[in-house]
Amino acid sequence: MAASATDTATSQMMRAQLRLRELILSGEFRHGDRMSELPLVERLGVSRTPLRLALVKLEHEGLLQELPGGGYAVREFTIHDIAQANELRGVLEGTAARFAAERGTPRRALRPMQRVSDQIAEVIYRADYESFERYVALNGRFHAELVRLAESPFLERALDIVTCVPFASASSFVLSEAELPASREILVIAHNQHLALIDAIAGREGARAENIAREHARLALQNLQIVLRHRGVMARVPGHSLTTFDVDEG
Amino acid sequence: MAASATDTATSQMMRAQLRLRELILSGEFRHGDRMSELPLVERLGVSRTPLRLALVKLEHEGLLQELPGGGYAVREFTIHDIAQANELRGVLEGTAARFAAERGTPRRALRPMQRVSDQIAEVIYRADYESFERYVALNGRFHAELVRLAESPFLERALDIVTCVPFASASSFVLSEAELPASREILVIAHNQHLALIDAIAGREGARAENIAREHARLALQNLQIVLRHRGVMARVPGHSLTTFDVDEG
DNA sequence: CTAACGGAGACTGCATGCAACAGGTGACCG
DNA sequence: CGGTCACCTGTTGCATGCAGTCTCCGTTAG
Repeated sequence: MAASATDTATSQMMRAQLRLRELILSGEFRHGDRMSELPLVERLGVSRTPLRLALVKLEHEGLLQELPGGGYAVREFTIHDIAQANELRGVLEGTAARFAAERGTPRRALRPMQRVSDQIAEVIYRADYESFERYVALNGRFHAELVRLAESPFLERALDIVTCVPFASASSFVLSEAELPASREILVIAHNQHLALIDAIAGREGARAENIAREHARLALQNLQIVLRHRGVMARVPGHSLTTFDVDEG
Repeated sequence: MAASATDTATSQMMRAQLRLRELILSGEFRHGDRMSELPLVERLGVSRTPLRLALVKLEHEGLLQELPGGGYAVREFTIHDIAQANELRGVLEGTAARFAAERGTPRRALRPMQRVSDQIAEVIYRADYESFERYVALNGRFHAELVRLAESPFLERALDIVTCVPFASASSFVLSEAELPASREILVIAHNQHLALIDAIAGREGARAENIAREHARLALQNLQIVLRHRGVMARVPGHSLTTFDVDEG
């Protein structure tokens, strides 16, 4: 109960939403499973009312889908969905970068982003697992900073929808790759793109910033390809159980 | 109560959501107004439980914002928000067009879109109000068709968030412009862009399709500039009361 | 042996009661 | 006369009871 997401001082609905999302992505349920309320009430320790609100929110996020007869079920994610969600993330983050560049974000406002980037530079050359964890956190901060610079609440909202899709968030696979050889190279490439992104925004090069961010997002798909070849690693990726990778048909 | 959105045979929550959105956009509330539940219960004829669910959904959509002390208030939309939401719509519809083009959408699948476009061609040269109404409906169908072609549920979801912003939807101002001289020209331009869009998708020209759709969305912003110079017209645009057009500062 | 019908169980959607919290107002004290 | 404290009202968040509906299984008739 220390560093968990189960922080009190928040509403029951929030607790239910966070915990339920965590449960779903951790593979506790199979896709298509009905999310019956009463079992969840027992499990999450909240009443039906806030649980129901959380279900509505998760449905809106796209993790759940409404059933015809009422109620919700865990949504299924095909490789096609994931690819498009990830591409969409690139589009949105690219737009954020373009907005920031076109507005003429002053150097001063770019300082936090630069600082995160510097910290990333320190960890990508270490091979220990702790450094990977630290990278994930820093990478998340970098992307959050990018969205903040766009100053567009709707963009932020749209990104919320996309990034909760399993495998489509910024650093989905990094942790799982800690043991794979290709991982460090990818981190180096990603860091280089971060630097280019900062440079483009500072130079008010909107189109360049947009394209860099798009390409940057596609790294996650490259990672997916890599991880798919190592099923053992795959099993530890959050949300893997929600996906159907029918690669044989393609 | 005949052709209203208050169709029964749907859940109370749906009814509350639709009716409430309608109320908000019709200017029934000022931005910043607290959406107290009990008065709304009386007004909408639904109980607190489904009303509350509708509030959560509308907050997620962005029409409402959470208050620090709990509860919700009508969100305010600045000209800045609207411009960015509209630009974002262009980005997303552009992505939809690109997806459709890159996938190689067959001619046959483009047929419905083509048909809508043909119907639009018939109405844009008439000046009566009924034709404008018909145009709005057809234009909506055209854009819905475009999103359908993308076959990306998350893209659809992201667009839902953007298009519910007042003035950022595809044909926000058309009806209000029925009486303005510039209106017909804009319809002609829009129709031409529709044709180009179909051509680009059919020819698998992804980048072209994306750029056309982006520019196409910017027409709505041009419309906003025009309408802003005619306050009398402005007052009849749905959602106008939620906005603050402090143009003097810019 | 199969198919259809009836009943029971479960689940959801909805309504309402209760408690806690915030905000505002009035009275009292300095 | 001003400031502060206490009370009161309004509102939200939560819990739970109730009714409608859907499904599944068992039984019975053909």
